[in-house]
This record gives sequence, structure tokens and C-alpha cells, in this order.
Amino acid sequence: MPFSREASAGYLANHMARLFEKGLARRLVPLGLAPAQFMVLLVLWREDGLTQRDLAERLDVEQATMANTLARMERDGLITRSVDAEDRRARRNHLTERGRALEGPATEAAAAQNAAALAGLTEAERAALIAIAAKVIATMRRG
Amino acid sequence: MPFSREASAGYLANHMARLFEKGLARRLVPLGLAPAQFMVLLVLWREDGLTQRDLAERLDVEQATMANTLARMERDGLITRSVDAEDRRARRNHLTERGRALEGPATEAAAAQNAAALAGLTEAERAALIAIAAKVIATMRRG
DNA sequence: ATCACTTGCATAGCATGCTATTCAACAGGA
DNA sequence: TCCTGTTGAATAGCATGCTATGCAAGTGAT
Repeated sequence: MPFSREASAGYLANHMARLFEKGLARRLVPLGLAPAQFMVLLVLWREDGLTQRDLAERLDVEQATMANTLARMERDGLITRSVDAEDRRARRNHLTERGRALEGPATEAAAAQNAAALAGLTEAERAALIAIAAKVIATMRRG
Repeated sequence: MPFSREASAGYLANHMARLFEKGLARRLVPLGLAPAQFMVLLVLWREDGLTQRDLAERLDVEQATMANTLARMERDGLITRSVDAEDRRARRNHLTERGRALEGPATEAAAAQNAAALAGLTEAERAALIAIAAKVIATMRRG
């Protein structure tokens, strides 16, 4: 049996993710924001002042990846970083005014992208997609 | 209503795709192969001698992305590239012996990764995931 | 106190992906 | 033929992501 891209969950996940990211990137450009930066903001809007390690854990990316993303966010004026008083190895990441102000428009952009992507699905299909994807993610994180 | 990563199809797609790619990369390392190279091989095993433009279209990536991937594949001895006799702008991409020989083991690696990822799902859930993902992809490609 | 281990970050090097630009080769019409 | 517009590739520059290292700052046991 030939291996078929079209029926491979891994290939479809990759393709779907690329299209999502491209669409989100386009919607975030006017805000001066990139997709990975938006993910970090999603966390900081709820819990400001987290460390790099905290952020990497919550978004399940490697520490080195987060280090680079945070450096770009600092460069772009979205966050400031200050050495922790208790543990001088750690740096606390805080939202700037600009970073805080983007919550409304950036969230709308992301919601619009999700809506556009899921436009052809029924409510049941949307729920199924989310539930099944969450299961697959859980399986792979354990394995 | 707060925007929730956990219930965002875009976020889940990204997370799922990263985990798939990481797992596949690990399984392909012993073969000296990277995930994007495997995708190109999947196409060439069926249709050898395609141009860069052909490959980019079939995998839905930009021409520049494909140019870089093909350069790495040539460097790694997976393909050779020759100028097309009819159209001297175009270059035909041909599998090497090594590229051809990897079909079996690489396909097995990818199948194993898919199986591991979907291990927690029922047959119906697997079918649903693939069908719904394909629909979402179709929607985004049009939009 | 000292030494070994752990932990938080930074950096190097690489693969993928994108947009934008450039160049050479082709194709079609004036 | 010549000029224009299109098309196939290459390249530059950047964002994300990964692994592997290295360093400084904690921690704990002796």
C-alpha cells in the first residue's frame, strides 16, 4: 500500500498549521505582531511577569526558542525584562503599555482567522476537530 | 470572552504539527533524512523528474522554500538536477540511487509516527480527523 | 565553607517557511 | 526582428523551531 500524503494525519497537520499561521500572520501584520509573539502575549495577558522557563513550559516550546522570541519582543517594545530579586539567574518578563494594548485587536485577529478557517464546518465538526486534536497532542506529549 | 489557546483550532493545529514534525524528525535521523526532504521524496517516488515549480505546487509551499529544500537534498545526495532540454530555465529533479532506496524505510518511519500519534483514537476518530482537516485546508486554500 | 549538581539564560548552528527581488530564458504581438 | 510581459530559479533577509553547549547563579551534602 503506497503511503499517501493526502491521508496522513501528520502531513495534514503540517499543511493545516502552515495555512493557519500564514493567515494569522497576515492579520497581525497591521498590528506589528508576529504569530509566535502573539502566543506569548496570550500567556502574559493572563499572567504577567513570568520567566522564560515558565513561558516555554506553557507553550510547549524549547527554552532556546523562547529566548529568541522574547528577544524579538523586547526589541519590538512588547515586553521589558528585569532580573528577579530572589534569583538573579532568572528574568521576569513584563508587558509594556503597547503589549497590553494589543490584547483587543490581536485577539480579534486570531478569532477572525479561526472563523475563516472553520467556515466550512458544522458546529459538531468544529468541536470534534478540537477534541480530537487535543487527544492527539496529549498522546504525543506522553510518548 | 477570553481567547483560549486550548480551544483555538489554530493553536492546536500548530502544536499538533510541531509534535508530529519532532517525532518524525527523530525517526528519520537514522536515515539521514529531514521531514521536508521526506515530503519531496514522497512526490518524486511517484513522479520523478519534476521541476521545482511542480514540486512547490504539489506540496503547497513557496517556490523559494522549495529551492532551498532541493539545494539541501542535492547536497545530501538525494537528488541530482539537470537543465531541461526544452526550456533552459527549468531544472529537472531526479532521484539518486540513495533517494530511491529510502522509500521503504522512510515510509515505515512516517507510518510509525502516524500510528504513535493516533494511538489513542478510535477508527472513527481517525477518519474524522483526516476528513475535517482536509476540509479546513480546502477552505483556507480558497480564502 | 567547599564541591558537585541543578537550573535559568544565552548563543551557535541548522532546517523550514515566508516575502521580496533579481536575472535569464521563453513567448507573443507589433 | 524587437519589445514587452511572463515564467523558472536563485538569493537576501527574516521568523520559528530544534539540538547542543556554555556560563553564571542557586542548592545541598559533607
